Formats: sequence, C-alpha cells, structure tokens
Amino acid sequence: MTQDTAPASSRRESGSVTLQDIAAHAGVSRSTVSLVLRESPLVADRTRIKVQAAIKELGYVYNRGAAALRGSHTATLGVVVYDIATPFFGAMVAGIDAALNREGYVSFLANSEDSPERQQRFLERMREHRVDGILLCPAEGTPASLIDTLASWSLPCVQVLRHIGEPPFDYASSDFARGVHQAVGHLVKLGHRRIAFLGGHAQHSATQERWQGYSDALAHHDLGYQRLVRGQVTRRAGLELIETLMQETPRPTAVICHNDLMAFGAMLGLKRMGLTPGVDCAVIGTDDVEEAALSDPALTSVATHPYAIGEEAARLALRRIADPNGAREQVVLAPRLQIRESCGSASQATLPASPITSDSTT
Amino acid sequence: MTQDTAPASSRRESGSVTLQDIAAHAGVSRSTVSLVLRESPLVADRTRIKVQAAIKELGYVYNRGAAALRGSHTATLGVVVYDIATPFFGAMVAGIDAALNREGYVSFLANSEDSPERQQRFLERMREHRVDGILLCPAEGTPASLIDTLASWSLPCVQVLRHIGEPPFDYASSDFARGVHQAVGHLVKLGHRRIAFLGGHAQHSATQERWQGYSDALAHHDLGYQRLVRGQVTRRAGLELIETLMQETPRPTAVICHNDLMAFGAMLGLKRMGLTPGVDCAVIGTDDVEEAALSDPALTSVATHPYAIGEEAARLALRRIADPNGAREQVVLAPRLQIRESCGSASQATLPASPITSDSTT
DNA sequence: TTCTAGATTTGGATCAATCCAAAAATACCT
DNA sequence: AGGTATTTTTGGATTGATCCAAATCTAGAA
Repeated sequence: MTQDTAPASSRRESGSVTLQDIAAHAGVSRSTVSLVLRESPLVADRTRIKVQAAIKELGYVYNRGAAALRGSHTATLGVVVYDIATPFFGAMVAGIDAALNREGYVSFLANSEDSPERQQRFLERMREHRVDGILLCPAEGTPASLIDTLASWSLPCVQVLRHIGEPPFDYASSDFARGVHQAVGHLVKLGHRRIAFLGGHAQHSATQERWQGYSDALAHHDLGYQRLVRGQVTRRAGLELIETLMQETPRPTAVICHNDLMAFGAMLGLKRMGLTPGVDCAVIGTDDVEEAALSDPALTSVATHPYAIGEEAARLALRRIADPNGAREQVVLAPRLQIRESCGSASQATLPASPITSDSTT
Repeated sequence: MTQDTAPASSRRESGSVTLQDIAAHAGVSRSTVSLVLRESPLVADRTRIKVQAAIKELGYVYNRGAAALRGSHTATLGVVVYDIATPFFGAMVAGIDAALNREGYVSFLANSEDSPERQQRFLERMREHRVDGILLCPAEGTPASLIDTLASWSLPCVQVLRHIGEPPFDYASSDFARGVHQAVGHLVKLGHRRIAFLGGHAQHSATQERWQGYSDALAHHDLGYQRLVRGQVTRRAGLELIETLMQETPRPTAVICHNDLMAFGAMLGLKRMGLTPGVDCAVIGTDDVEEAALSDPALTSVATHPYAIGEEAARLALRRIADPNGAREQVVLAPRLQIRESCGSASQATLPASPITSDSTT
C-alpha cells in the first residue's frame, strides 16, 4: 500500500476527515483527539501515540476555520502598507512574514496605495475574517479616529513607520529625526554649511519627524542656511526638485533626501545638469536599500533597517494579541549612517572623484 | 443618542451581534436575514429594508469564518512569491491585490525566499485555512510533484512566472523567449553582431525560456557569436559578470540581461571599468521596472508588465475557483521592447553620449 | 368563496472544531 | 480492601452561519 508518501489519499473523495473520524479510528473520543492536536499535557502518552497514528493514517487536515469559530483566535493578522512596489516595503514585508511564520501565524496583505477608502474597506474585511490583529502603515489622510475605531472593534493594532492618533499606541519604526541629525552632523564635519533637505509634502509623522530632525540639527550646528523642498518621495521628484534647487543662489553644497529613491533621482538630476554627485553636491539618502551600495556613485544613506522594523512590528503585534490590555509599546530602532561616495568622503577610490567636497562658506 | 457615527457600539460588550439578534430585532427568522445578507432575490423588498435597518442599527459584523464552515468557500487566496523585496514582485503583488479586492477576495501572502521547505509549510497552512486557491511562483528546486499534491488536495493553483510539472496547468506570465528575441532583433538592426546574454543559473522555466529565446534569435539572425554567462539574477552578479565578460577576446558589443537588476549592475560594472554603457557596450534589461527610465543612462528594457501579470493571474485563479474542472488556461502576455539610451540608439539627447554604437563586425 | 400557482419565509439539521463539568480510570495510603 | 486524591477521558452544549425541505402567505382564476 502506498500510503506513506501520499497519506491515505483514498480516504474518501475529498470530503474532509474530521476529528470524529479520527476518534472512531483510534477508539477514543472527539475531545481527546482535540486535546492531542493542541498538545495538551492532560492526555496520557499511550493515548497520544495511538491518536497521532490515526491522524497520520487518515491524512487529517486541521480545520482552522472551525477551530476559530469556537475558540478565541484565528492565527491570522492583517497587514496594510501603502506602497508594496517599493523596495523598502518589500524588505519590511519580508521581515514581517519571517517573524510571523516562526509563530505559526499567517498574514493577509493589502496595498492601500495611500487611499484611506481602500484601507477602510480592507480593515472592515479583516474584521469579518476575525483577524487577531492589524499591522498598519496608515495611508496618507487617514483620520486620527481610525485608531479609536479599531480599538472599539477590540482589534489590536500596531502602527508601523507612520503614526496617527494620540499616544499611547503601539508603534514600530525607525528614529527618523535622529537619522537626519546624523546625516547633518556628518556633512558638517566634512565642512558643509549649506545643507538642503528634499522632503515629502504629506502630513505624516514620518515626514514631519524628518523635518524636525533637519531643523533641529541646523540649529544645533548653528547653520544659517535652511532650505526644505517638498514633493513626492519618488525618484522622479528627486530628479525634478534638485534641478530647481541647484539654480538658486546661493545653491546648497549638500542635500539630504527623505528616502533613497529621491536621492537616486537627485543624483541623476545632478548628472543631467553636468554636475557630479559627491563633488559638486553631496547627496545623502534614507533607508539604505540594497541598491544604495551599487549606484553610481555609491549612495551614503541613513540605514533604517526595514527588515528589522518588520520583524519588530510583527513581534509587537503578537505580544499585544497575547495581552490585549498590556501597556502600549513603541519600538523605535536607531538608524545608522552608512557612509559611501555620494557625500564626497570618498573612502574607496573607485571613481575618479576628488576626495574633498567643494564648499564655500559665507 | 450618538449611534449614527458609531453604530450602537453600546450593543453588548463586544460579544458579537449574530444573525439571531438581527432576526429578533427585525421580527423575522435567522434564515431570512441570511438571505438578505447574501442579496438573494427571494426576499421581498419590504422585508429586506426592515432587515437592513436592523443590521445597521445593531452594528452587525458578518462572520466569514462561520459562513465558510457551512458554506463552500472562504473568499481567500494564498499567494506565494519567492522574493517580495524586489520591485518586480512588488508591482506584481500590487496587481494581484487590486484584482482580488475588486471581487471581494483577500489574500494571504508568503515569501518563500526560494526555499521549497518554507513554501511547503505555507501551503499546508493554507490548506488548514481552507483557502479557495493558490497563486504560486514556485521556489527554485520545487519538485514537479507539488502540482499533483495540490490537485490531490483539490486546491486550485495558478502558476505564475515560473512553471513546473506537466501541462496542462493554469499559468500566467510573460513570453520571455519572445522578449529576448525582440531585444536581439533590435540590436542586430543597430548593427551588433556579438551579443552576449547574462542569465540566471537556476532550473526555472523562466530562465530556460530566455536562454531558448536567445539561442533561437541568434540562429534566426545567423550570428556566429554566442556567449551565455550565468549567475544570480542580482545587481551584484550583473556587476561581476560583465567584468569577466568584457575581458574576453573578442568581447561582445552588446549584452542582454535576465532582468533589469542585472542590467543595472552590468551598467555600473562597465562604468567602473571606464567604459560607457550604450557606447562601448549596449545593455538591454528585462522587466522595465520603474527605475529603468531613470537610470544613468536610461535603460532599454523588455517590458514584462508585472502589474498586469498579477491582475491576470488573479483573474485566472478566480475563474478556476468558479469552475474547478474547466479547461486549464495559459495567459502569456506579449512583452514590449522599451527603447532608451542604454542600447545606444540615443533617441533623446539627454546625455553627452555619441549617438551610434561602436561595433566592429567580423 | 375556494383553489392553486407562485412568491416568501421558516425551523431544524449541519458544518468541525472547542469548552466545560462530570464521569471513569488509575494511583496512593492506611 | 476501602477510601481519597489524582490523572484521563468523555458526552453534550456551543460557536454563527448556510442548506433544504416544508410551511405560510399572496394574488389571480374559477
């Protein structure tokens, strides 16, 4: 009989095998089988073995839906991001996935495309599916009340990257303000005095924290020049914004970008203007996506560790599910400045670029 | 009373409202409410309205888990990809998400990281969750028998991008062979005679189809030079492989890459060697990710439309779920060559690059 | 008014698990 | 052997919806 490789697929059409069937086959009750399945210490070894054999022999498949109906959790989580097509989110979702899988959880994914309506529809669907919790990167324009709504649904929610509503809330992210601060500090050390910031124009905490970090750092280093340009946080916007920026007088000698995509765009823009990134203008990005090390020139970037943020967010969600009334937590990872060629500190001489930044202080 | 904005949240702690409660409130039976919920034409307008009012007033939340237990489907799908961190997959998942959402479906996402074991664990979990179907980009090394296993589980499965097992199967992808063919054709038209291919080293259909397209195209154009280099399909591999390739004699005058990531790496490699992509060596990528238009130089690429593939795959899956025994379908989208500067045909003079490729035919 | 076809509505069984209180089996002490 | 304590096992109720066959209601015809 071939029933080891394909466990008794001949059982019955495909009309699933139930606990009852196993119970009958093993000569015990439904309840006992259930206990074995859930690895309860109540059941005697001899019985456990007998039941496990029956389970294997009949090719039983646990029905999580039925279990969820009677029990209290579904082992599922809803994950909402606003732009899955971005390498940053890809890495973050990979981190979430890895951490959840380890705990036997599985996640629904939705891409809100920054539409609060789509986000809302998805959340309602998640409620109908009785997910145990939500990992939410709130779409732009999400009303702060959403957090209360979720709370009134008694659906645990961990905010990621961006946050809305009033503290305390569960939150996992990177310390964006500190990241910008580090970037400014490094540029100052290299002699820069006119440092611009290419930022997002939206109302997010993630955007505002960077602005804050920027202006605080300028004040801290006593820099008079302050120039914050806003736009989409895309490659194309970086390309376009740098152009206007470099036509101003005085022009900045360095620019820090909201994310790496903008930074790549900015570097491309500089090149199109006949300027050399890292020589005529230093460029620093944020996120340190994989591509940063392999761009031309290699991009100096504030590493925000998306994979780790994903893992932390997932862990936090599981903690909150286990203890819904526990104290809210904020896991804010420290960023790390990854220095490469684009800010002119040319540690590796891979490109024929002059080692020291050209800058002209007032 | 504030019960319009927050629909009667005072109903009962949060011990959910059931069909029974609504039935009682509206003075009808459980069954009738169920019919209203499912928009059955059987129920009279007057009753429908009465019930809908009760639903709204009590703040009822449909319990899909309970429905799935008795009914026949769960309105969920499992999606397995092998590298979500890549922009290509990001776009594809976005397409899947959009198409599914339109039909009220929701999807579990798993990132196999090309591990057949992780993939297997996820699929088993999906079975326990009773998903209606699977969208599978098979991990490298997946045994062909997996398709039969899924069939024996009577779990509809649409393969995406890669395929394993024997036809007929459901499959959504791009015509990779044709894409490479187009690329070769274009290069030949520009005068190239020594065209190399930077490909993946894995055992996928997606890799092999490209090789096939490459050698067929060479034969078709009567080119004697054939050089296929294999490696990982990453930016770094592209960077490294181009280096060895350009040190050979004779060296190719053009190179086609398995995907855009490799192409970006190859262009960077050329630059690091002091060569100019599009002048000293033409480069063509595959996929036409967003970044292709904004690289330096802009990358000529075979557009494979990941978003559209995602949508098609989702649609196909829904069709198969609706009709499990219908004829298997293959949706293979035609790629389109997107011509930009990296192959030297410099249509836009944004860069100070010489317009015509330098090539020396035998 | 009675009958009947057609349109609505309904209660009971069912889906596959978990919970719980009580029963049965076993072990431990005099 | 008898009685208590402890460990295992169990049947019945429960979860919240759907299916289905039968019951009820309505309107039009005779």
